Amino acid sequence: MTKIKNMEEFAALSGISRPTVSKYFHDPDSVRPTTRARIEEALERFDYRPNIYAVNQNRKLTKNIGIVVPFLADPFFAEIARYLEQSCIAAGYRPFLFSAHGEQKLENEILDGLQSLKPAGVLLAPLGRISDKSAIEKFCASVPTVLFDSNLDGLGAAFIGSDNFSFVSQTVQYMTRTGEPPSFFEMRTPANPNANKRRKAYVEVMERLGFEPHVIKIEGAGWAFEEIGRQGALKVLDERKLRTDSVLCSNDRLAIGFLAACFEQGIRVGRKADCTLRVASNDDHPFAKFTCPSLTTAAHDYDNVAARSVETLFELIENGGKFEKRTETLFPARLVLRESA
Amino acid sequence: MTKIKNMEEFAALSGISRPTVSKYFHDPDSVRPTTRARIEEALERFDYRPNIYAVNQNRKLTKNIGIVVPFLADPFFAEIARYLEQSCIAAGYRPFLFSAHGEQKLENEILDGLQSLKPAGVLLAPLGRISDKSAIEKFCASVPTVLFDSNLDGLGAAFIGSDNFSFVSQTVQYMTRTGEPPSFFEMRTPANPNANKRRKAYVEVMERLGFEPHVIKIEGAGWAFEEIGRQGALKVLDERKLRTDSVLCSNDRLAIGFLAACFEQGIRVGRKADCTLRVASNDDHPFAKFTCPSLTTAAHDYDNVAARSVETLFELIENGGKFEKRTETLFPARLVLRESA
DNA sequence: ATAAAAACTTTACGCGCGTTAAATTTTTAC
DNA sequence: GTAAAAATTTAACGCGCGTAAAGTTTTTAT
Repeated sequence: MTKIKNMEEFAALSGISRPTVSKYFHDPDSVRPTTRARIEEALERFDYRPNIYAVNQNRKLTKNIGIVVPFLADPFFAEIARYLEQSCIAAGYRPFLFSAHGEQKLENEILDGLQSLKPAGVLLAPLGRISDKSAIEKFCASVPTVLFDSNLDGLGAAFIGSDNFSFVSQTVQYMTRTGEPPSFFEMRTPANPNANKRRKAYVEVMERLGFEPHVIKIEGAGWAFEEIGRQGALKVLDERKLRTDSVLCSNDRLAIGFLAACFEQGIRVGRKADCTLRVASNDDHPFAKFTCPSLTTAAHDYDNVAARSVETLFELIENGGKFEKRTETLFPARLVLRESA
Repeated sequence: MTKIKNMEEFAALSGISRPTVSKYFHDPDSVRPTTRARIEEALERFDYRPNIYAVNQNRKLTKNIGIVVPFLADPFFAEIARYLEQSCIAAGYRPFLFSAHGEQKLENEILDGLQSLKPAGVLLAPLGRISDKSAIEKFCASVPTVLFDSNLDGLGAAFIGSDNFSFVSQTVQYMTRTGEPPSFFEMRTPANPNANKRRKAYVEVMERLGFEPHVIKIEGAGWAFEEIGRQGALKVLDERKLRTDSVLCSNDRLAIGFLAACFEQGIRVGRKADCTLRVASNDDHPFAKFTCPSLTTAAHDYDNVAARSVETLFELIENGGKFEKRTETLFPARLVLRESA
């Protein structure tokens, strides 16, 4: 089998002129069926593919799409990334996945490197509070970007995420309806803006229902939420700071730590008769089904968030990288009843 | 601020000739300190960066490195990917992360796409049993590749992973020493070759210790190990197939499911007096600390596996992409005692 | 069958940068 | 201070492909 060096050579071997072959690779449907057949036949025999560097050198718009998440070791983001990747591939794009691993510096470096990739667009779930807003703003100015999961005011051409109010309102109402109104368990300085929205929603819903809100703030920084939740829970349990027999955690990863702490302390969690505590949470983390007891939680509408994110990005790209108006799309949560509350 | 279009323009603005600027970007130390200073000064003022597509078009070897894992939603791989990425960046390379998401088709497509990226090298953790061996072989022939985590006989220039015998031997010996010898709990058709090595190691160690091995094989396909483990455990517990009060799971994700099933059935797991079952496992999954009870397991030497993998890849690259002899490096496990056994 | 439309071929230039050779300048060494 | 060495400049070509213009062939429509 001859080793093909470039399109010139391949064109010769396939008996088609190079410009037509070039056209074919840009869009196979743009050439006559017979020509297409001849090219594809040659393609089978010779295994040639255009040099992507030469291809992208001229085009100002590549077929690359950047996907940036704040913390890939969180299976939530891994799952959503998977969906986003697949959608991009299905649409004929090339996704490149990056994780900021919880660090601002890395997030900036990723955006920096992404620019030279000249992507057609970027799907960005920012770190949140610790994001370098001005760096992101600069980036968004030069690359069509859709934010998802975590909103930063005014940044990006659009935002797609989950409706935090819907999450908390459902969990609070459920717990109240079936028992005591819950306390709210969260980190004092949460990394993610969703956390703040959830606290506010909790307070609002509680007041609306005529109950006094009770927010428990625990210490801890970084992205090791499970351990932070566990330590916080141990402290809270030890100091008997729980005013109610039901707790709503800001997110599932904290709840996983909370449940571990309860188990260690021999506290039975759940809605059965012999249980002394009920714990619910938000997110429907992939592992929430396997906690002990399994975690009652409000589930993200993964599919819709992911699908709408890519849809929006494609619209943005087709629209030349600009929308007239920045839109924010929020999907409601779905309550998932399990054993913990 | 003027918008710089190309190196020509930037060179003019910095007062240095283009070939010298080009040289600088290839290696900043290859130019005189005074020239370097002038370039870097201009760099501050004008924010120019070479067009990577034009740069890579000529070079047969880019600074790209591909990292391919079988299943990124498994935090184990997310963690190791993080380490690999950082090492690559530190060494001046550009890592690109891909996940096969458990699918052979995707793995092949990734390798396909990777080839056109012309990476300097690739770190590949293959799917294992369901990998397309011939596709990987073809890929390795044209791209310097180091396999890690999951070995495929003879493929890639080297393999770095964990010593499965060390894992199982430590867990079996520990359980035997402190109680009954364990049964071995695994999937009937495991996706990963490590699983087979672990079973063999289990049998060997048990026989060496003078005990009769007892392997429990459960049904289930795919990468949803937790659910497979849970279902399998429920079945095993229901049918009372457990011959001993101690169980060694092939891997932590199965164990997570196993523990969830035990909890559901009200079976107390651990080494305390009131416990009827002990469960240990292998991997030290990031969540193993938060299971209920926390999971006794044999930990991968993450750091060494990751560090040696990149080291080996860099050696391979410097060596022109070929080693005289394929090497296999295995790191032993470290027993992590927690509450479950 | 014939004209118009569509697709293709030929030719040629440009993209941004790597790289080389020869000429020139700067630095180093004694 | 001078010669040799090292670095830089100038000029020019090539990489693989996109793309445009002009001419030719094939297809479509009547």
